Amino acid sequence: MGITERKTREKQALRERILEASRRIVMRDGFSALSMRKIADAIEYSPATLYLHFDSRDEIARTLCAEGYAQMLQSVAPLADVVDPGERLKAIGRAYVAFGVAHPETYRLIFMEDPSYTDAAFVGVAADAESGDAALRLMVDSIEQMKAAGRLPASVDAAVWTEAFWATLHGIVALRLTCPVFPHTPLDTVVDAALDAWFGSPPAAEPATTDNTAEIVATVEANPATTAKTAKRVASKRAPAKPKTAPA
Amino acid sequence: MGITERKTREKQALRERILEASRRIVMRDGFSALSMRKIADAIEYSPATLYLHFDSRDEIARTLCAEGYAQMLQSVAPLADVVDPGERLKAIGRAYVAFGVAHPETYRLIFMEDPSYTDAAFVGVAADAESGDAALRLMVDSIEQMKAAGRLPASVDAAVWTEAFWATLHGIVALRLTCPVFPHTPLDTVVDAALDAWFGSPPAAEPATTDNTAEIVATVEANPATTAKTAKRVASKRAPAKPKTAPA
DNA sequence: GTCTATAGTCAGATAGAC
DNA sequence: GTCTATCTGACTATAGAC
Repeated sequence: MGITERKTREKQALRERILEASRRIVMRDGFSALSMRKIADAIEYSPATLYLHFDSRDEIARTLCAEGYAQMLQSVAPLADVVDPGERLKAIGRAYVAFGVAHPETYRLIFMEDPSYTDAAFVGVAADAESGDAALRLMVDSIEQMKAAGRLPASVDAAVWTEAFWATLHGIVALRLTCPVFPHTPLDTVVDAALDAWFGSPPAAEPATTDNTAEIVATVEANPATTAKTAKRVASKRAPAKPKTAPA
Repeated sequence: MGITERKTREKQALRERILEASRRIVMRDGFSALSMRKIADAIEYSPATLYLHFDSRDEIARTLCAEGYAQMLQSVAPLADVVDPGERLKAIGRAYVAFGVAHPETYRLIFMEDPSYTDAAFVGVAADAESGDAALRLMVDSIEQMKAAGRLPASVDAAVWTEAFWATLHGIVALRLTCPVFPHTPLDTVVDAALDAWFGSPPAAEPATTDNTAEIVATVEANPATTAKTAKRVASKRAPAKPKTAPA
């Protein structure tokens, strides 16, 4: 039945055009400006036609959420291949923040608008509630590995740390999107500061491929008062950000 | 002129009733549900009367922002008296989060709705731009003190850390308000995890005051596979951030 | 000062013609 | 399937009577 197939294909195509236009409107004018009328105008159809493809404006929004979240997972999932758990966590954090600022309105829609949209994003990405949390599980596992390697205190609860670390990433994105209080600190600088605070600088961050244990020991010994946790931070070789004047 | 005084007093009283009703509506139904009609209904006046006290709905919102922010500063300011800078930062963090979850809609209005409302909060609290950032300055100074005491690496940029730390607090509050993804981790537990990650555990919680250089060395040697090259290459897959501020 | 009445806009969603 | 036309209801803000 080639005719029905063509029909369904055409129907799918229009559905996609609706979503595409919606994405563009959300990106450009924000979610609150997403109206059925505007979408209809954009695709040059009447508003009534939209209701043949979506039950309501809300369903369109939920679809956008699911798509956006799936896209974010795609940028995070490959980072499971990063060998070092600390670097893996940092890579995830950077990818997460990068996605948020690259797709501000999508991010806002998923995580800052309404809890039901967050649910829609997770549900849309997978039928079972568990697999939607693949990114979470990856973070929990990475933190467990760091604990096992003695790079985090044994008292750390991986699930709790995951939540708190995610909150940090979310906060960085959210502040950028809605609250430009701080003057002009580059985003990467802030992200690096947070990542270092959470997981310390990697020992391997040295350009030298040789063993640099001696240098780390020397650094630690130069600060005998610091505890193990802070000592790891002292080992940071990250170029110190040029001190700026206090925020205005 | 007792008569004019009484008049202005009555005018002030009505103004306060308007704000009070607005606060209640924002708290109960959210900011988007704050309309001139609803406010008028709540105080049993006509909508037109509101315009004798406020130019617009937006001015009411901005006033709420300024009031809310001033209230938050009041709960943070006394913490300047905490002697230990680390404990001071933690106390500020706890107070900040506590305010956010105690006044969710106010918090949302100030920090999560629109940048102009954030500005209104800061401007409303003080005429000059500097003093509105008293809380920020307190945090910057505290971090500087920790650096001076050797409890944070000298490479730390206090302004950057303040921004990143604030982002963490903001993220914790924001996730609680709009994104109940994580099941049932108590708020305090998450906050404590974040505070510990940023500023270390208090001396009481870290019984081992002895030198633990050996442990760190062991950690480094336990991960010989993660050389600089591999770790950095894999980790640098992240997409470049394309910042785009959210439209008003 | 306060009101009624209303202008003017924008929504989401639907009925029924074609 | 798609349209036009319309319903219903929200909103901000104002004009003018009292």
